[in-house]
Amino acid sequence: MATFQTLPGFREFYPEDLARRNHVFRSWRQTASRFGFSEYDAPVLEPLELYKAKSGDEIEGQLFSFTDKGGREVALRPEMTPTVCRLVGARANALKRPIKWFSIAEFFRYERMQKGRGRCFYQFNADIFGEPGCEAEIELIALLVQCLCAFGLTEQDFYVRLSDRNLWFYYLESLGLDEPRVRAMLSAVDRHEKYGDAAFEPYIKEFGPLDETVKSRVLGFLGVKSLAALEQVLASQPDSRLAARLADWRRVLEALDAMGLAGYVEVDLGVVRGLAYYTGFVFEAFDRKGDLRALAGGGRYDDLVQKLGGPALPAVGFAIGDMTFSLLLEQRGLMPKYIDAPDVYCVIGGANERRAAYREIHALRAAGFRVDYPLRETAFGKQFKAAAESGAKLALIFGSDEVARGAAKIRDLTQRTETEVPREQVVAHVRDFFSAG
RNA sequence: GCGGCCAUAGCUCAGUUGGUUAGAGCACAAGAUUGUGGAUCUUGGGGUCGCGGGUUCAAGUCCCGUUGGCCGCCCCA
Repeated sequence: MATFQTLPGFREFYPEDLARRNHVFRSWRQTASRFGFSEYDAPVLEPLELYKAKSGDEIEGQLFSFTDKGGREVALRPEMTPTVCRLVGARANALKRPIKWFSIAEFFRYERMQKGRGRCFYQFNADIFGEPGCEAEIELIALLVQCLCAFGLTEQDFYVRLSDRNLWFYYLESLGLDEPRVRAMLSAVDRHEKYGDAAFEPYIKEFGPLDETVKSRVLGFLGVKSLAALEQVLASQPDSRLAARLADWRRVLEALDAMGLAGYVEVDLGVVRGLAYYTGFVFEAFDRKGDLRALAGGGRYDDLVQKLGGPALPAVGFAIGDMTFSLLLEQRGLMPKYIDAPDVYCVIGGANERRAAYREIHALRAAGFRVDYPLRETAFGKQFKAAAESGAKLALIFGSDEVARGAAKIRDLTQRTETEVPREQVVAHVRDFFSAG
């Protein structure tokens, strides 16, 4: 038994685990790149103040924070948003618009562990800066959906719930609530799904009994699950700001429908996300079966860049966490078995054949193929077994007969067929095999 | 920060009212096997029974503490 343990909530990645992680990251990276997003990275350790400025002093309890040897208060990053706001804010005037950035990075939160949540985790973050129009939301929601679909997940597996804090704000103001009451009410709306009417208790405690008309209006609004229902509720509420928001909603939903993504997106005003800094559309992705925590979440945060010391710059972003997402892939059987499989596994007779095989092994590797072979002399039966277990598509056989003829056999391990080719043609044959798919 | 359950081999677990030298399957390794597939058989390596203390003639087993894990609450950027 090892004397030292990993710190609670931290993870170690043995090769198989890292292969799975890399598989996920590779796909996210490729998808983001196809959507025209550029990758960035930044320090893991940041001034504690960066997070306090965004989230308030209470946040410190959830951080890995300490004082460094220079007396600086620092924290391991618990999220990317403040960091990316600083990066963008610092060069806002020099960056080409639109600013479409993404990152894949590790984060740390001092929290109790639970299913799908640890003290360290990775997130894919994607953000668009400088675009006030809802085309930014369209682009990001499409990216979010494709980041999940790229693994074979479908609309049977997950969906994105779309809501709008602006709409809520305007609606509650039209009901006569002032800003402190609106904020308290949004908090109640956020908790209503879980606690029912008990979610209003904090509001009642702070502001007194809840007007029944207001309550029924809020419950009605909270139950809106479609554009048609939204239009109907707002029809009785003439307000120019609400009408403008409704036009944005139509644009977003029409665009996503045009992309063929309508089946992934559901209007759901019951989602508001607790975070006070969101200023417009907010969205969260969930497992359809619903036994996992949220897969991803995001929204518009138009004031945050300025609040963190940058220029006024509208922004929208979302993040996907690796833990819940990997759980979902495993549950759906979508995590491939062979990720690090070689293309070619060599079967080698004896010392003489090994000397001959080295040339082709290296030539294939130099040509870009993943090639493996046994380091020690091993019985043929075992080598074929090892070849099959490795997940290789081809076995390259160097027996004494073949080597004597200046040839090698290429065995298709799936079809169980073999062809003998002159050794100088091995690379070309392997290339043909893989380019033919 | 709070509550419930749990801890025996790399993994999944068995282990009798407390009783001799702690077991199985899987995995790993060697052989059967000197040229063709995830098989079979044989054999092998692997354990401070999480850690510390207590009760006892005797503790993997009972008690206390501690550390870690799972699940839930709070929180979830």
